[in-house]
Amino acid sequence: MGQRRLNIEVLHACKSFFGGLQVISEVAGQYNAQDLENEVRSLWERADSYRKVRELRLGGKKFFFVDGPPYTTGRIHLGTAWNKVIKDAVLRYRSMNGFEVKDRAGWDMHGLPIEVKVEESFGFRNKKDIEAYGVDKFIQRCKEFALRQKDDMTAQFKILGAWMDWDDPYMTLKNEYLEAAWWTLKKAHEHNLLERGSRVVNWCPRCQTAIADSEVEYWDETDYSIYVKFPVIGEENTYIVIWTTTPWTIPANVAVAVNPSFQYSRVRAWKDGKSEILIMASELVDSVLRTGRYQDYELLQGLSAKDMQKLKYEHPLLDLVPRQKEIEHGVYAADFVTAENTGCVHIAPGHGLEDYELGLDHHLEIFCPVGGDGRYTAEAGEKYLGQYVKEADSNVIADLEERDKLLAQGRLAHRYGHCWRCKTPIIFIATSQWFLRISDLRDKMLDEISRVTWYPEWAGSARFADWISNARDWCISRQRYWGIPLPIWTCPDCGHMEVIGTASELEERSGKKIADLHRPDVDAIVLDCPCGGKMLRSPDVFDVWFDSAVASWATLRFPSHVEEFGEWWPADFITEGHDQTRGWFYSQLGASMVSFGRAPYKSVLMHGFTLDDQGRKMSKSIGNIVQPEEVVERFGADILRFYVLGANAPWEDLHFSWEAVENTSRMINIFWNAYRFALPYMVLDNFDLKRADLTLYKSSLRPEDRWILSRVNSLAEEITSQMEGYQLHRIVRSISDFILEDLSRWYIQLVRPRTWIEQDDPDKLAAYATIYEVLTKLAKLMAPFTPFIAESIYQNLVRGLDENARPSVHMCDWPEGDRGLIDKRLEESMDLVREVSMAASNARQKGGRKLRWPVSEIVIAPSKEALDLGGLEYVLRGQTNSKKITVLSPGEKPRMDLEMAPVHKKIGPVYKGEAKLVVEAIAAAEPFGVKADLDRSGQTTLRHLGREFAITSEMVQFRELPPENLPAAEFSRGFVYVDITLTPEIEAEAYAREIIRRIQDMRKELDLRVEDQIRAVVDIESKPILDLVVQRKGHIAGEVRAAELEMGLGLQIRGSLIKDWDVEGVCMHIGIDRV
RNA sequence: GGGCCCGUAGCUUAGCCAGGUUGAGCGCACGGCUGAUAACCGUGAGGUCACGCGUUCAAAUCGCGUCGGGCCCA
Repeated sequence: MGQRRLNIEVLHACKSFFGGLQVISEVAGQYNAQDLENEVRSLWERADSYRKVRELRLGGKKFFFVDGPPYTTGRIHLGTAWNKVIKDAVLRYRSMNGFEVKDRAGWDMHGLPIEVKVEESFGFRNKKDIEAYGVDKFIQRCKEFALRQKDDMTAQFKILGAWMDWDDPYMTLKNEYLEAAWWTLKKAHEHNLLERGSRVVNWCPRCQTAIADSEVEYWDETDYSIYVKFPVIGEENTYIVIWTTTPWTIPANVAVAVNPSFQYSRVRAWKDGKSEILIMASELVDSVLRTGRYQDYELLQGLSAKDMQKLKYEHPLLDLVPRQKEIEHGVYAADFVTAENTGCVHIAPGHGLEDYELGLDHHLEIFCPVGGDGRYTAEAGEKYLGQYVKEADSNVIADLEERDKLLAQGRLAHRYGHCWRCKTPIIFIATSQWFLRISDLRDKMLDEISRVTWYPEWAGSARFADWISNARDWCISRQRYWGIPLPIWTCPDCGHMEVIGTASELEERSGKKIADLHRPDVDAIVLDCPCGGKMLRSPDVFDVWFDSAVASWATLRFPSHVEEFGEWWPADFITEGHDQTRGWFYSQLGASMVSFGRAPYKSVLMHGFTLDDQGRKMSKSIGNIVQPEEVVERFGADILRFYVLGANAPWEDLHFSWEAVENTSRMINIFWNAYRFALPYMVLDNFDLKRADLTLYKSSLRPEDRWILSRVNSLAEEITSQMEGYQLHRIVRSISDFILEDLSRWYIQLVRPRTWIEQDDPDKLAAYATIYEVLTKLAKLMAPFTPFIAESIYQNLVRGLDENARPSVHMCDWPEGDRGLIDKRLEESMDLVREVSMAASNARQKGGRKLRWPVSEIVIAPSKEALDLGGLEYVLRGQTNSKKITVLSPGEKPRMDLEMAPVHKKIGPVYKGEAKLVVEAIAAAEPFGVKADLDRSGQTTLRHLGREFAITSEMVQFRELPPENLPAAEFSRGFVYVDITLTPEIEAEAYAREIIRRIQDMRKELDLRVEDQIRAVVDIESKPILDLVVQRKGHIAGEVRAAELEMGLGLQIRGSLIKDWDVEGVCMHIGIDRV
């Protein structure tokens, strides 16, 4: 215990050495996050704290949290770190509030990203390579890859102190999880929401699969922009003009769309002496002809949209695409046609969403001469067969030009979609896919989300509602390998279809048992069809978004465990970033509506993105990525947590700033210093459990003790109510303010002298007990947010004294604010005292009197309301280092200096030649006396050089001035004046303090312990100062713990440390020695 | 083009839902403190609260519009 600087590890060892005696320990001088967090982590591991905390709350009210599963990329980033920190803070808080929390961590492990990674590792370029390698082996690689990544990421999350069930997470690749998806699809089928449909989908020609809208990434790309002439049948030299940016879709053109409300024109246009007749929207004629470099034109006829619809035209590449000869090409009305380009829209139902829908409406041929590899099929004709569509653009253009069907061509930058994974430009092609008919459920979904509590409110009512209003059917099939196989079996003979809901059902139905439900084993299973034929599995896998969509029941092991589902579902709380509006918030809702007809969550906190300090996305190409572990290494997990929680409101984007992290670190360091401040004294005084009992000191508590107790309980109330609305940033702010303002800058300053009292004074013990109570309560309040430092403090203060206390701070009950200890009036009074104190130090600065020098009086002059310091006057006296506090009545001012000036204009006429003397007399007179006389009788008599002069009120004018020795400063309720007049006593005290301060500094330099005694010699090179200070020799000796103290003039200085000091211009030589 | 969010000091931001003198931290300058001390405190300079119009006795805050940024969609 004698060691002053001990690291925590040693301290824990010390405790057992003391046997039954329970003591608290001093702690390391500097806050060292690395050591502290490592120590706490190993404590948690040794004691299996996480399990114990969860066990403690078994049987409590249930809190069902569902972890939005991060994709197993292998590395967490700042955003995922923030996400888990929010989750952890909420879970710890709920647990402390007595809830039994469900907290299975989750992992999203299927899908293209991993397939692509594995493909890359083998140098595969397409699906053929995978098939050649063997689907079973490929799946195995994907699985291993995902599991390895999961383990890496688990370790990274643990570093952050995120407490979830990491030992038993839900994994989308587990059979039990696959079953949850199967079961859900079966439900969809039962509810008639599953359908096989030919539809135009986003297609990645490299991955050769459909991809969801949410998997399409848009950015600007330069494409062709062409105007094409479609020859009108039965009219010589007449063309409908269309425009497109995808020339490769022209071979698939089957129609033209026009807007039913537009006017169209037939014009004769001239170029280079030749003319032709063109048809387009009237208001666009000028711009189209300009683009086509026509020299002149003549309007022949106006056409209504109705007229337009009577036109038939011939495909411009009729000779190249044989199928086109069989297709009739007409004009149709469509609202989506805008007044841009030509007002006539090229329709290829096989290559566009709107085109497709228009095609369905009018029973047009869904012509799609492009295969899954993005190359033209034989249907496109011999010339195009095998060409990759994006590369075919220029060929199509050349062919059009050759046939004189090209009106103009150019280039255009526009947003184009790309595969989110491999960045290949997507194409639209018509394929046969499986769909969930989500669009049927739109209204019900809107209804459901209005019942969900959203943080912030607009995340649901505005953002999510908007997304749902545009909900389209969900294409759930993918033509890939690493995913949940669709449990759909169909009979190629009769078309009979069955959806299998569980593994056992499949076993029953097929008589075969398979260990792993993934491809390719499941592909081999063939079912008997009632028609006598054989049913085959639809070879697709699920869209990976469907995996996580079923998380809320899969995490409860439903459908294999029905009971748990009944007890827990739906989720009480989920939280994810705002990108999940179209992602997990949505996919979960969709799947849940299909299965259960209701939302799978009761409340949702939508959080922001992590951007760099300029508000830009973190990306490899900009090089602005910040790794969470880098922050942890430099500052610690608690600092990272506190920073991300407090940087801004959770639902706003976080602009990461190292500087702000450093600030957070500084704040926590101050907290650490505040925590360790009293420990050495408490240790010296054998502070123990008995003495920690605050109720023993009721009568000894000072007002400032009651104040800080009130404050910490108010803080508890604040945090509790802020937590209700997940105002995490405000919680961090409240805690920081308490630590900095109330605890460090104020209470500890006030309490400091009491810790120096040597004997067992109740005043000191009350201070200890107060500090103890505040720190232990604060540790609990901070536990959800900074779990490591909270645990460390709890272990030392609480467990250090009482081995029967709960083993971890995280097992403690959440401290509600104790109303009985909250005294708002006292808090207000203290606010006032602090304000006055600050104003006083401001005034001191103006008057050039530093705090170490006492002042005789502080005068508070309130401007309006009377001030009541509420018994805290002595606090103010102490903090302002003043002898006396005077509070004036409202409006009253302290006695001002009075400046009296002669009014020459009035004196001259009366005294003529003697006026000069009168002016001198006035200058010499005492203004207060003169003013008193004049106020009383309107006149007075001044004596000067033996003469007497009668003075009237009008001969002088007065001006009030603040006296030089009374500098003032303003505060919210008036002015504060500080009387800095020096007296011998004040000077004596001031110099004594100067000397004490120097000797303390030297003690520090010698690294003496608090209780060490010294021998000191002080030589003062000024007799008057020496005389002043000598009277206070005993006081000085006591303050610096000097067994011997010599003070004098011309003394010989000795000691192990000797220093010369300049104290306010006086030279002092001081030597000290340890006794 | 549409939906949602954001724009406050050089930087990071609080305040906005519930209208009533814009508050902090960093940085800068000056001063102070000193057994929490490789810390800490005070003072000062620094704001058209993006811009415009409106509602109101009163707008950073509410409404409409414009500009800029983010997310999502078309």
